[in-house]
Amino acid sequence: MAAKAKTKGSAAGAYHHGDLRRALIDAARRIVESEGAAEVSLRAVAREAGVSQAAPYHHFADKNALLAALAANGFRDFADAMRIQAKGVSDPDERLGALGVGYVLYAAKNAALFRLMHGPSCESFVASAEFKEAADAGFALLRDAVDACLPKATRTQIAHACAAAWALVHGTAVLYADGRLGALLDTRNLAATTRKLTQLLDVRQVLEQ
Amino acid sequence: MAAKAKTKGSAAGAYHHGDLRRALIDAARRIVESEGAAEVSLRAVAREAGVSQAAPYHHFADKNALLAALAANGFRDFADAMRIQAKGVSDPDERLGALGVGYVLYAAKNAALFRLMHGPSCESFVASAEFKEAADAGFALLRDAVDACLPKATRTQIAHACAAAWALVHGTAVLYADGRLGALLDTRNLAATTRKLTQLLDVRQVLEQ
DNA sequence: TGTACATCAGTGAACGCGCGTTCACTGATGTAC
DNA sequence: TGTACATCAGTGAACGCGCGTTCACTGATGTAC
Repeated sequence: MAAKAKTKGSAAGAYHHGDLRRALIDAARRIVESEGAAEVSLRAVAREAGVSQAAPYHHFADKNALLAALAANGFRDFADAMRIQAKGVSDPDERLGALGVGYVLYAAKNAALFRLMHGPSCESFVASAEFKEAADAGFALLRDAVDACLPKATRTQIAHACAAAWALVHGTAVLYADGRLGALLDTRNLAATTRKLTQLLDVRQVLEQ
Repeated sequence: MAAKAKTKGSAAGAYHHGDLRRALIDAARRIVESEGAAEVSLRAVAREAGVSQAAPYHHFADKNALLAALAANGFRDFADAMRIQAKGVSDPDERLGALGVGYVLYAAKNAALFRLMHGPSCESFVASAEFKEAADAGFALLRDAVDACLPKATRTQIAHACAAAWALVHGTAVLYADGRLGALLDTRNLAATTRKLTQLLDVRQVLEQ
């Protein structure tokens, strides 16, 4: 649909845009990354997309809906990034490590968006199905990997191992994005650093608890 | 100074407040916790403190300065909370665990403030000496505890162990505050849960790297 | 102890701004006949 | 193939709002004499 319309819409000065919804999300993303989440206003997004300030209302009910779509989009990209990082890695421990690296690298490369995805502005649309589904996909990757590492563990043990792995990797991502990790150690090779940190976590220890 | 002036100032309808600076920070804190960081405007803070909207300018250069003071204040309380949690615990591992629990419990009890302390609004005043000092104090507690656990480690190894401990505990705090940890496992006894998660981290493993 | 005065910490009105959202509109598109 | 028309996706002007900040002011405080 979008592509078809785009053939006409992409011409300069075209009245109809073709895929404004997508363009607005992209514009919002650009603003988030370059100016910070606080600067994302519906008007600024419209401006960035080269469209009148009322135009977004034909594609989103309100500002929140745009943010929700942006965040959901981010979560999809995020899960993709993790999948790509772990592609072809079948050894359970290696796979868990690779997913962690994907997690942190994505957050590092898209710091402001990552923040928005987990920020308080999200609380209002956590309920939205699109958002929830996208947000859960990334976590499911982690959970399955932890699962594979602990074939004999109970449900509760898996949950704990999962939580620890998630927290470690999430904390690393957040602290790096805030510049605090960089103040503590050399993060020029962030993937290697992440790997070192995650190696300190012994997920199998959960079997002793 | 404050207390002296307060004797008069605390009378209802007093023209001079006595310790408005402190009162404004408290008001801001109340708003952060009850309404969220987005609702903290200088005008709202003045309103909450029962004072005219121009009054804060006698105590803070601008909105940012108030936020910086609020965050610095938060970091001081935060370090205190950790200290109290670890008070009298001298066994290195136990102490590190206790500090972690203090870290997470504080973040859980003051979720919105904790978010603000690490939020993007802080980036603008990380340079401020008061803020930096307060923010570093909490971290120093962690570092010293890790240090005590690893008497034979190199500087780099300590840094890595520190980073991992910090990330794990920070991630736990953030994920809990976002309600995500609660969706994964039972967090009714948050201290116990935190303890379980941190026990999966083997800081001594860093000696093998 | 009393008084003049400088200083401090408030007040209230006003400024300009960007925001979210609504509205009546209009140009472009696609479909029924 | 051509035309009338419904629908869709834009426009631009306007609304009311709360915000950060400034200003001239005034009441309270404390100090010098």
